[in-house]
Amino acid sequence: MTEVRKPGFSSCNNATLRRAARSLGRFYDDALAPSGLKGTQFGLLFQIHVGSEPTMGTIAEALIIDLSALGHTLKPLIRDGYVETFADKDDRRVKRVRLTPQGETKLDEAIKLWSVAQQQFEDRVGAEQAAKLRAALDEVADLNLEIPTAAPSP
Amino acid sequence: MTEVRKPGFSSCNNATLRRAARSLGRFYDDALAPSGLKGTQFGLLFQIHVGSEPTMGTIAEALIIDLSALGHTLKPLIRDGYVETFADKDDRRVKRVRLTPQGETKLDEAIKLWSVAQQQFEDRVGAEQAAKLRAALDEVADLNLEIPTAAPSP
DNA sequence: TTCAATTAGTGGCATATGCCACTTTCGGTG
DNA sequence: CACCGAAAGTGGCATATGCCACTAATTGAA
Repeated sequence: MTEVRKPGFSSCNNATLRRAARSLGRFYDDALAPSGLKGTQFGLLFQIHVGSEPTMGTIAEALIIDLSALGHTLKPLIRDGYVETFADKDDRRVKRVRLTPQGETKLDEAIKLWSVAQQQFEDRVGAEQAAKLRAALDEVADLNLEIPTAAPSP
Repeated sequence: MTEVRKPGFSSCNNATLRRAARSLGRFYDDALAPSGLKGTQFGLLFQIHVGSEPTMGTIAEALIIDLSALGHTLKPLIRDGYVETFADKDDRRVKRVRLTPQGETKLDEAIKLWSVAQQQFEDRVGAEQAAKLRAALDEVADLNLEIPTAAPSP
């Protein structure tokens, strides 16, 4: 049979996901542009905002982002005065994070801009559909997939 | 009801998408690690492979990636000898891309690794479900959303 | 043919993410 | 209490992406 040998690139779940992320990312970034924040920064500020002075580790786990990557991403936000960190009272290894007053203000400003993009997206795909997509994505994100280690009998 | 009130950060389509992308990205990256390629590079090599000596612009459009970003991403692949570029015969502004023999070899090697991850993913979520998710993501990616320009009546 | 407008890429700069090696703290043990 | 191994971050290095300004090559008038 003259079957297609190459497994259609578009069949790669990872590539498809990244492609969509780039596309949607630019849309949200454009919407947030007036605030000077990127979509990622907005999401991070929000996460910090809803948390109770969360620790780096807590945030990293919630967003499924590498701890060191979180540290890097946090830097510009600290530099711009939106976020501040402080050592945990009981465990000095732990660093807690919180928004500064300016951070809260900036977040409020950004939420207004975000809403426009969010609304427009939902208008296009339907709130119902959007919710389903998010649920599916959360499910994927929480699959906790792992490549079987080649190492067998130690 | 003591329901969680948070306007759920998780309601942000963009944040949810990125989170899933980070999660799945690491999985595929781990699978491809033995080849020395990242998921993104694999996808790019594949895209070049299936194209007919595509131009930078063509690839960028297909993957919905910024043209300059594509150029940056291509550099390590060129440096490592997997990809080469050459000027188009009819339009010297256009640069075409193709895999080198080593590139083809590396791609074949990577496809084997990729298959393991891909298969495992589909086993977990179901091939049917995975296909639906990809379709939904492609739909989102191709929405061509735009933030209404503030500029009104010129 | 000559020149303005358009098209395709490049290079610089900045953020986004990851992995790895290393440092500082803790917690548990002998 | 001294010591070892785990836990939480940090810094360095590399790739992933974007935007903007700028260059080179084309195209479409005038």
